[in-house]
Amino acid sequence: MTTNQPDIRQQIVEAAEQRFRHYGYRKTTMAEIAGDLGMSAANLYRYFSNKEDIGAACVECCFKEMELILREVVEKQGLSAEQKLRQFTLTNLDYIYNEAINNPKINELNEMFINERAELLHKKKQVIQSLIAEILAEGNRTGEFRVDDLLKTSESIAAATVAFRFPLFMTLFSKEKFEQLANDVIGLLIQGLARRD
Amino acid sequence: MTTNQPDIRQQIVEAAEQRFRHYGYRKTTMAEIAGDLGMSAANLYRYFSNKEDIGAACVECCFKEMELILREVVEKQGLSAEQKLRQFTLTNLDYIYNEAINNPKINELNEMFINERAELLHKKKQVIQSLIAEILAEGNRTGEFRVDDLLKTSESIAAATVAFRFPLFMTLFSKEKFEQLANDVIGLLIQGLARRD
DNA sequence: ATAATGAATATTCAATAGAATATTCATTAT
DNA sequence: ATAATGAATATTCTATTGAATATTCATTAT
Repeated sequence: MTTNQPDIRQQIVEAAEQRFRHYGYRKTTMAEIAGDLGMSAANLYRYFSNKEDIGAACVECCFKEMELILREVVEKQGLSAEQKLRQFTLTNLDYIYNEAINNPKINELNEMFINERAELLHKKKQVIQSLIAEILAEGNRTGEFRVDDLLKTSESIAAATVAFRFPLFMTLFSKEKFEQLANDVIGLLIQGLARRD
Repeated sequence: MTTNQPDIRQQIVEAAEQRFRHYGYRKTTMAEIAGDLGMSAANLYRYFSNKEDIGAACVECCFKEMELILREVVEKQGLSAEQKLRQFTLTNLDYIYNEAINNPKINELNEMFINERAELLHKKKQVIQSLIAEILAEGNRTGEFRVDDLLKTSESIAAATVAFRFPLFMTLFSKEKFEQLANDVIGLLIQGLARRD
């Protein structure tokens, strides 16, 4: 890996993703990925230092797609901060749920790399957290919320909603039940338990 | 498996747990478990229908131990409901964290069976939830909380604190950081985000 | 120079066979 | 009867080895 042409790197990731989606990570060979792009397997090593790194790049790429969709929610006009927080969580849940069903191979790839590479889990967490922070900041601006420590609070919300972002828990309930639960958790985070008089 | 002498069943589970703790589930043989109790391997099948069921019984047994410790917190005198909710979550986190470090083999056993047997995950969830419900009910009695739907709310709190009960996430932070985070999440659940005037 | 390759080497995968272990069962002991 | 066993059978691990694949590198192309 001596070069850095982002264009070719991106092409490689896309070709690999297609293969991974259909046949899975293990059943896909470097030769196949290279073949799809009309190059030799050896040449892939000019752009990635090994197959694992291509896998990890795919995982990041998949996550970026989800990030785009979530960002749309954050930037949507005409929603209150509370509505955004709800929709953010539900959109996230929906995406994970559908991905797990429609793209099991990609889902497996994701789980594989997230269990190995802590930095991926961390990066994901950071992005989610900063999107939540944006929603909170807006809530503060509109007077809906009164959050003093944005960073701390967004981290807490990210932690409290982690169940809705992890396939592992998806087996516990139906999607509808899960959506209900997500809604309830958001409600609690917004209103709290404490008595108000 | 034709008999039901709980005494011998319990002895088997305990002998198995010792073996599993030292050598792991796979490296432990039925003959060894039986040998430790001075019986033949064949005789184990009078009490359990197979090795997996012994493993599952161990997992349940481990969980019951944790349940006892958590129940102590719930029943402790002189703590407010809020304090109990905090201590409950922190005790839980602590227990999982230490278990993961001090008994990796048992931890592995737990993860193994929880990924396979949904009913174990479900049972665990139920117990946690009902303990939380007890805390909430007390909060209602003392006027600290005003929770109308105990079941729904305890389910929400269980979901919101799941990160502090799963070894997977333990890699993300140090124990101290995690405790801080747990504290913050509980704070949010109690106070909520919404502006109060 | 950078980009790419084919051939050489290192590593991983898959099939197999033999050993170890789980499970069953006919029989014995209490 | 229930409890337990040893021996028989079924299943699951564990090496092993050849094949497939990943990775390196010396060389060629641009």
